[in-house]
Amino acid sequence: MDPSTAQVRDEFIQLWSRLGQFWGIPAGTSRVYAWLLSRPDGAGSDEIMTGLRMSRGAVSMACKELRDWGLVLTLQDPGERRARHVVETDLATAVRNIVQARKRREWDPILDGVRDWIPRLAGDDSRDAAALRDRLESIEACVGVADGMAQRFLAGGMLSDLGLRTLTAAARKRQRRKT
Amino acid sequence: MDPSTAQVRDEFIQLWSRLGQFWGIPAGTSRVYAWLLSRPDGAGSDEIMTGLRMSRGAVSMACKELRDWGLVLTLQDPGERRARHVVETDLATAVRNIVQARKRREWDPILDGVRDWIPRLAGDDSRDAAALRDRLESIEACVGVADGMAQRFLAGGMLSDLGLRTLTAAARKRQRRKT
DNA sequence: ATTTAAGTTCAATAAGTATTGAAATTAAAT
DNA sequence: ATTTAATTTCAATACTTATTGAACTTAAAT
Repeated sequence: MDPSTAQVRDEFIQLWSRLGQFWGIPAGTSRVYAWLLSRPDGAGSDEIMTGLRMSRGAVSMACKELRDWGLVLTLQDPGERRARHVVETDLATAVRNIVQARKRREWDPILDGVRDWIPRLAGDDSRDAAALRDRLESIEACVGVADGMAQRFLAGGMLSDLGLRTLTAAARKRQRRKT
Repeated sequence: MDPSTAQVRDEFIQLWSRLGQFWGIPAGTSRVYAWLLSRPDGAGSDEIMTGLRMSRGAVSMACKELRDWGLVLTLQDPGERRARHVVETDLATAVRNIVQARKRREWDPILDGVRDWIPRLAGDDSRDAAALRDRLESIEACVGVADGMAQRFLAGGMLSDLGLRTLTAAARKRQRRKT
């Protein structure tokens, strides 16, 4: 590989894993993802191991995590022993997967909790209870709006809604170039 | 405090700190934030210490972090020795602060990186370089759209744009009740 | 000016996570 | 059926990150 390309790839991997930590993503997982993004046709576990100098187990774990997020597909080519890990290249799908996973893990428990708690505060007319109730109501409203947006998005119509035409246009351009 | 209210508060604090971890927020910081949300007029450091059984240092750190996010204000009442930590109750402001902080920490470095890297790949016409370039371009488009949305939001007009009328209506309702 | 009551910082330590490496599992090839 | 190659799992370990507690700083009260 052209050394300057390799340099770009390395910087990209490093930034990507640093930013991943803000989202609670383990460094190794982000590194595998960034490294796979730099490969045209995905890679087998061994290549990832040597490419990133990680143990077999760590690679296996990272790929499992990425599969859970819907960002990587692990394909078994027929008549082929080793699996190929490839990134989900359709960006709209990748974003949808992330939104869906985060919604399930993060917002749904809040909404469930808040809707359970607010009625339980009804009997208490102290200032403390009133403050807590008010703020739980704010959270419910806020998360409820986010949830509605997420659901509309997941239902499929939102890319264009939000001016993501730019994005889909770029994807089409890329597609044309490929053919 | 009504024991059932205290129970709700404790469950809330626990869930909030668990979810905060998904966002890379230290458990102690989330706990302090949730606890402050349950207080009508904020609290001094000592109250937080005893309320959450944390050390003075940990409370100081957590409050500093929350200040950095713009979620808590630490007020010095005149002629008063101890500071009062109060939550930013205007939800629109709180959300704006979070968006702004995350944009600065997370998206801006990506955009900077990508815009630096893509030209540096121009000289290399290998398949690998092409794959990396394509995917960096996708990321640029995607983050660029998000960035545009964030900037519009920060400029102030977006609450209504996105159907957050629900939210602002709830805030107004709360405001009326208070007066 | 001194004392006292807070708040902040930071080195040491505790707690929590990720990574390793080896054992167990799965499945293709002979 | 046995061997071989690859993957997954998991207990032990390494590493990272948060918390503590004591020293330091700041500022109000006497």
